[in-house]
Amino acid sequence: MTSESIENYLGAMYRLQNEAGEVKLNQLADALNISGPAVTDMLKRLGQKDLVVYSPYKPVKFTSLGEQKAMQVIRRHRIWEKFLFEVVKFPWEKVHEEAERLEHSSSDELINYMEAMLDFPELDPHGNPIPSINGVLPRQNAMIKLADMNLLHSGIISRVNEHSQEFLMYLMAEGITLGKELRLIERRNFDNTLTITIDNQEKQISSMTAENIFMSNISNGGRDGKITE
Amino acid sequence: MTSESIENYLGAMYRLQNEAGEVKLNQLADALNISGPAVTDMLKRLGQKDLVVYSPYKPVKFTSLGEQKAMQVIRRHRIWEKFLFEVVKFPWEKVHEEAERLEHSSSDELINYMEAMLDFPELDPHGNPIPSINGVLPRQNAMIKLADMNLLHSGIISRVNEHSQEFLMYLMAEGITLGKELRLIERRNFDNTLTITIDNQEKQISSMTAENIFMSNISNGGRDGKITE
DNA sequence: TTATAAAATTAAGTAAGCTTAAAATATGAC
DNA sequence: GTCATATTTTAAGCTTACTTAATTTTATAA
Ligand SMILES: [Mn+2]
Ligand SMILES: [Mn+2]
Ligand SMILES: [Mn+2]
Ligand SMILES: [Mn+2]
Repeated sequence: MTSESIENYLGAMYRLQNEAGEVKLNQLADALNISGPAVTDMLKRLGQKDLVVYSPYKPVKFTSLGEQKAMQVIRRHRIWEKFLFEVVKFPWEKVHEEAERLEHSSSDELINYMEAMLDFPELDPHGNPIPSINGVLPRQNAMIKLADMNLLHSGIISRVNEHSQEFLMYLMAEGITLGKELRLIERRNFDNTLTITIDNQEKQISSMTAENIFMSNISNGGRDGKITE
Repeated sequence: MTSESIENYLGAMYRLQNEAGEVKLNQLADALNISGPAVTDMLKRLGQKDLVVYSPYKPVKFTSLGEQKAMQVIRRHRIWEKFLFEVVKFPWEKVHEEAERLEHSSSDELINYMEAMLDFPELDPHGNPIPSINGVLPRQNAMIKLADMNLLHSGIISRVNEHSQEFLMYLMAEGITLGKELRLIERRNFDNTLTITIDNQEKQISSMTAENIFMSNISNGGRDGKITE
């Protein structure tokens, strides 16, 4: 009914939807690393299966059936990531890639077993929320991009929005990991490079990096614990 | 390089090779639940990839490359089965089906992680040997089919050769599980139905069932521990 | 050995999911 | 509003992995 390819389209659509609010075919092609015509082609087919609403030259939308299916793909992906990380002790930077394939090859029953074994986790190892079996997302803390944080504010690193091995290994090497506190010291004007402190060390962070790190529990100045976001 | 479909051909070929000594296209079609022409078609392609030696109207054979690849598929399958059974506590009768898909979707690195976590098991939950990372099978106890056992001999149930849920659930319901001792009491002549004792109970076993159960540590009569097979 | 049955192949066709090249449409800078 | 650019679609074609129907080859048994 839904092939591996279709599931990847649905998953990518879901992520784009979440980031950009709408899904342009171009971005889909980019995310899936395939040509534009292939995307048009597939979306027409997804339209026929009532998974998306496709009309020419317009951003594509989920039907409610499609959104449900997408949620299930996301759920399987994130439970696999959590499972590989917590149970198998597979390296943090590699679980995404592995889950990208396993998400298509496991029964719902197996996913539910793993979820129970993990005691129904709310977050995957990158800080993304895990939909329940009914497709409901757990309530999340308010978050803002590190790139958008105000000067001299601090917060907790809570999510990364890019799962490439290279990026994640860079973060680990720099000690920029989930759960740590981080304070924004300075923003260089012409290229938005940030200076931060983490573990009492100053570090420079490129704007691209800062675009992919999300912070929660923002507090102004860091003198007290007042939460402003 | 090797698609899911190709891997299933290689896996099925391996099993047939092991059971029957040679692989007829017909049997492959049967095992994979596809038509004869599809098998001919694929085997020609596998020939071009130097995975098998194909010549028309003859049983097909592995090349050494093909055998290696098949071994790796078998290895992934059996490690998954063992992992699901031991770690996830997934039901015995369902691990085969799940592994049949997962075997195509996991990196070698993940397989090796799971294998280490399981402390390098030699057998999967159905009693099949697990090839090492180098494709070497562990030494196995001598086994014979329950169907071929001599009257009044007993032995240990050590392997089942059919992994369908229906069959495995039947065995569990009857208490016929790996590791138990079983003695052959009687063989009815006209249909080879067997009478056995297991757990001090008499049971009737169809010949088809007996064809799919393998015994080790055969001892004659059961009076003493002398091993004859 | 010859008829019959079983096994395998050839032929023709299909659907999914891709590709590149060319054409159409939309966007957005001035 | 026009024009250049970016986005999307159409067109044509390819590979993989299947199907059924018809034919050929091999195996078996009287
Ligand atoms: Mn991921
Ligand atoms: Mn995927
Ligand atoms: Mn199995
Ligand atoms: Mn398989």
